[in-house]
Amino acid sequence: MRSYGQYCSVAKALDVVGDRWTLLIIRELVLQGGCRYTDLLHGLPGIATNLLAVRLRELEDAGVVRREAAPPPVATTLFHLTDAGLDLKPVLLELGRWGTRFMPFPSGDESFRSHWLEFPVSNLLFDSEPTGPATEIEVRTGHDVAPDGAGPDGAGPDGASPDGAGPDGASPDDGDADDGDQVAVIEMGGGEVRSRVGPATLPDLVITGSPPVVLGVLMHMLTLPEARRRGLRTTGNLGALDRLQPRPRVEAGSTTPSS
Amino acid sequence: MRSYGQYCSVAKALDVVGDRWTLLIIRELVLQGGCRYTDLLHGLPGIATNLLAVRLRELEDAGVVRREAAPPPVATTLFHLTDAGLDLKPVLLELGRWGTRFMPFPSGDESFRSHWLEFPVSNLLFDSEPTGPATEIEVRTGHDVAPDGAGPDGAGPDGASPDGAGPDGASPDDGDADDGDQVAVIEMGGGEVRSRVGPATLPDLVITGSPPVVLGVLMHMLTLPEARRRGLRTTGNLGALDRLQPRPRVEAGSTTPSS
DNA sequence: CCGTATCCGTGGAGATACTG
DNA sequence: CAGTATCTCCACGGATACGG
Repeated sequence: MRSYGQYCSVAKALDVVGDRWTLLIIRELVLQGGCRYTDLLHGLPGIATNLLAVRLRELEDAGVVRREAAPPPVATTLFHLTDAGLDLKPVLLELGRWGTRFMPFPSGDESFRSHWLEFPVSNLLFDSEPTGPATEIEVRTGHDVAPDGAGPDGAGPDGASPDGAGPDGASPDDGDADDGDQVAVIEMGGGEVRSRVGPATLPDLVITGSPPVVLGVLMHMLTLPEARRRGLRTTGNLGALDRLQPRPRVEAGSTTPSS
Repeated sequence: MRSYGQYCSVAKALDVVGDRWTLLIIRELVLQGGCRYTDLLHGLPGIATNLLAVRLRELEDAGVVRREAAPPPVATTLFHLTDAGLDLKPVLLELGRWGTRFMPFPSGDESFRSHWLEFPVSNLLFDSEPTGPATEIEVRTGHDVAPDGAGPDGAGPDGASPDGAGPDGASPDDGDADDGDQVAVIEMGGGEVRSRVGPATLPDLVITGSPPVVLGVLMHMLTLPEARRRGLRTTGNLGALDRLQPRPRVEAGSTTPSS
């Protein structure tokens, strides 16, 4: 990136990570840890492969990314964040917090990867019942945000929702050519809220819908009836949703430290 | 900016503020409050005027910036941040904190504006003697970072010149073509550390030097003798410097709340 | 199959001149 | 003072071809 030529720490930071795609590459490495080149491509839908290669080299030169020759079994190179790279996590968290305000308004033609849930879940939610039993919510979404907000309904017509009004059938490419819907799990227990990719072993609740609807419900930006109207389907104990609550902003750094 | 097309809050945020210059424009508005167009141009050395106009319009459309017709006395338009824009301050603080690691290595051809001091000073320092008397440090720097790190005074080869250039008065008078050196004040008192642009009324200490040297001393990244070797000049009570201490990182948000 | 390099069309970035 | 207009050129995005 062309340097801003300003002796200011914000400008200096942007000289390194202000380029297009750069912070999203770092997002992937923060969320996923060591990544193969192809993992990054998959987690960054829309990026051109040459750009990814160029950015990785630039970040390596800047000391943000480390390239590691993988051990024999995998025999491929893995990309890791250096300590300096990991220090960017607070930047991503603040950006994500700020960007959440735009989530209720998807453009209708956006990609989604279930591991992106980790940011809003662990950064913006907390367990309002920290001493309660360990609980799992399985989340099923499609790979893309459907224009009309319909979720990936391949699920059976059962579920807690009164059928009818909800998912008006025509999800654009239901017969996906790719590997089908994405599954992630939100785990509550011990006062923590985490998320991970993959199916739950014994989910207390399964929610299925388009990414905006699912996220809207999780973040309490959408009421359940409203979400159902937009295609949400649920199976299991809805109390798990109430346990998740939006976390109030923790002020830190900008003002006076408390003595 | 071309949207990333990803349903992720970080990507959404970058859709709005990820463009080149955008976050620096917001930096100016955070630091200076309401700005005239020309104030912004001056605080953003290197930006093209058309880009500034375009960005301001985009930010206005995004609801980050508000354009206000000024009252009769000034009769000009002022640019303000909206509440959504002010919410970006934590992002800037984290970026600035991360970028601080690059400050010891100026490229040697960079612009400097004294109001940029506010970020490192209020975000990264604290008053180790909060009950002490109110104290002012006057900071004098040039507009640019000299390649060799010499101060704005034309750099007499000696170090700690006991010469008569006192706090009150004689502008260092380098042969600068522009409006002379910049003066800012760092104020300690009541447990707070702040900075503002302009001369001090009764400074306890005056430090003069190039921006990297001055910042190096303030942040304790440079020892005093080392700083003097690089052109720092001081007049007054050096104890004021010891009162300023780097603030340890306040963890917030990324991990479990401390219950 | 994974990672990189090359080619090309488009659009944004940057410098400058100009206007209400 | 507050922008707009115009021009050039590089960077980006996209496709595709190449090397391990």
